[in-house]
Amino acid sequence: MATINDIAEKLHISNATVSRALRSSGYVKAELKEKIFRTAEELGYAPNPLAVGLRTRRSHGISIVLPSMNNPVSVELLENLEKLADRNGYHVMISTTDGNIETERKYVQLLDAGLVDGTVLVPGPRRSPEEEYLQHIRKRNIALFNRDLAGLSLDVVKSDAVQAGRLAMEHLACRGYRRIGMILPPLETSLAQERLEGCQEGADAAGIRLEEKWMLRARGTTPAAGKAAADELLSRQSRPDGLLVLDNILTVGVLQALREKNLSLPEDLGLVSFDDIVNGELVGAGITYVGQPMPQIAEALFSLLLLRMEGQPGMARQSICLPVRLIERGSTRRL
Amino acid sequence: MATINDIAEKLHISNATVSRALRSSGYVKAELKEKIFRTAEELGYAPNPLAVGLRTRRSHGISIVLPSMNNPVSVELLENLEKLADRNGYHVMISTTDGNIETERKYVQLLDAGLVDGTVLVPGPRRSPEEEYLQHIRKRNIALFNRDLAGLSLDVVKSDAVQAGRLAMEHLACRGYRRIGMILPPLETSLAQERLEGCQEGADAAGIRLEEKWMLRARGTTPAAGKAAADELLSRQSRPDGLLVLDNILTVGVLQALREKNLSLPEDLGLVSFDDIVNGELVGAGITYVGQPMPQIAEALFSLLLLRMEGQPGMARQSICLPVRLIERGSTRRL
DNA sequence: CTGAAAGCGCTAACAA
DNA sequence: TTGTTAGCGCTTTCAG
Repeated sequence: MATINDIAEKLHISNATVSRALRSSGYVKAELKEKIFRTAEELGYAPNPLAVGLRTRRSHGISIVLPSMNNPVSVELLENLEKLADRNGYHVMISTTDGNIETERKYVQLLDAGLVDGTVLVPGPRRSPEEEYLQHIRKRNIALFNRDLAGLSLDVVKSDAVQAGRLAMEHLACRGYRRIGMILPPLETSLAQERLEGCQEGADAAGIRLEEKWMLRARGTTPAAGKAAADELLSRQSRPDGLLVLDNILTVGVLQALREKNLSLPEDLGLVSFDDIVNGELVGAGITYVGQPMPQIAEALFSLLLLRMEGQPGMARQSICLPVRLIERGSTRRL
Repeated sequence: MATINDIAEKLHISNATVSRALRSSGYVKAELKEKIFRTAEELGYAPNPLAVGLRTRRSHGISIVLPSMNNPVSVELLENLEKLADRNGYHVMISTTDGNIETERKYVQLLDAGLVDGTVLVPGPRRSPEEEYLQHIRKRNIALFNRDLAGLSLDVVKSDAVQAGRLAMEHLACRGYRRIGMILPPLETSLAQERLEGCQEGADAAGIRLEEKWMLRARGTTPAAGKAAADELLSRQSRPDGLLVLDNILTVGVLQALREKNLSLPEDLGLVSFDDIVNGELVGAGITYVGQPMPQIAEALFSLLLLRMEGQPGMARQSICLPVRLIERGSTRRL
């Protein structure tokens, strides 16, 4: 590749002048400037991002670090962030951690290493506070999605998980469901806990008593785990008439279970999923769900990052919470 | 961040020695080496990838450039590649082009700029040969997925699209379907063309005549386009009894159309999709499809790239074609 | 308005 | 076995 030195040499000028011209920083005579641009074109010049980055300490890259991409929500996040990044002159690095905190740390550290200028992080579950490596990351250009990590002073953008729980429960309640069952993910994340909290609030408000025996905790966040939980719940003699599934990946498994047992929605059971499943409108009569505003979430995450990367330093930590919406489809009965 | 110079200074040795020790290249006394590692640890040293890259011309990054992520096949590709990359010490940059060739060029050029060492490219449609920028890319560490770009001498990994067509058609034929309809994507890519070719072969072999009137070209590769095409096809007085949908995104739209028209699979129509749709097993009686071996494809793509990036130069261009499989679910009738 | 020079952090000849 | 030196490509004072 041609370098600015090649251009300088060819034009018998100094590389400093070339640099100034190409970046329109500092003075350089219009005439010369044009000549420089022409030869740059001729030689097929493109700046070396590594050199620029080394010198300026800005890489114009962001990274997205998340547990996995097997969730449509993650993919949507990714898609939206990528578009925003591109539009703002940033490229994006992506890394999946599979819930492994060591991997997570490895990639978040690339921030300090200078490979990227900012990071959108969806933290995996923490087993103990000691594992928390984030406090040792110097560069604080990190925005978290949907997880609150206490006392870390990082920007957070989340959707209102408590509201989501309330909405879902209210919906079941006002559709006449009274015996409510729940399939829960492992409650390791604040997200899951808040959803549950919201459900409880909603139940209280509607005068519904949630039976412990109908609240099943899945062993993991996989379709298989969801199916296992649903299998158990649905093989009981006494069954709920409405079901809340607090994680869309679990929902997939629950639907498999229902299909095997020849139960249909909403005839045999009402169901509300937290987050949509892909093609949810095509499954049975359509899956009713509480959905997050992913484009807005991505926008908020990126703006915060951008402020940290390009704005004033010392900006106070921000926490943004966006409202969710219940999308009614056919898995709950109509009024 | 601490640098090797900080370590060198603290230990009153030269940075070269530190470098050698840390990278275990060249000689350095075991004792000293250990001391170096200890202080590196103490100081929280991490190498600056930009500096390393600038010096060595190796970034240890690959990029994945594709039209979009709204296809589960793309996402699977991404997931698999990311795992392979991580396992081999590479990080991955992702960019979606939205079919825009300028964007595509911009990101592929990062190869020459040195930001990444290799690129997996899913080219968008080309309107004319003049737009073909790829010949001007100097660094040939590019592996294409499922698109053959003639005369470019780039590695290609594809699944056998012709076989896919044959399999799908044979399946319909041997299930007794005779009046075969097809929903086609715009035939801008070799992939679509080869699938169609395979269908024709399969039809010939089975003694089925494909009626032009039942072959509809969708205007785009979106669910909406698929729905529109299906709407038109299915509102005819004379209808096919078996339907081949040559693109899974179109399949989603076709299924919407069927649902609106209250047609069910396989009672009213047999359907085979090219590539699965997400949660395809949950839609109706399940969607029968011809699927690509994405993990193997990703592996092949990454190995080729790795050979180019780390192996001997001058390796001849490779073209790998992997077999597809038909997965029978419920959208075609059983024997 | 332009150039000389220093240096970002690291590696790699070469010398000692 | 270690150090010296040069330089990857670029930006940025500082002088002129």
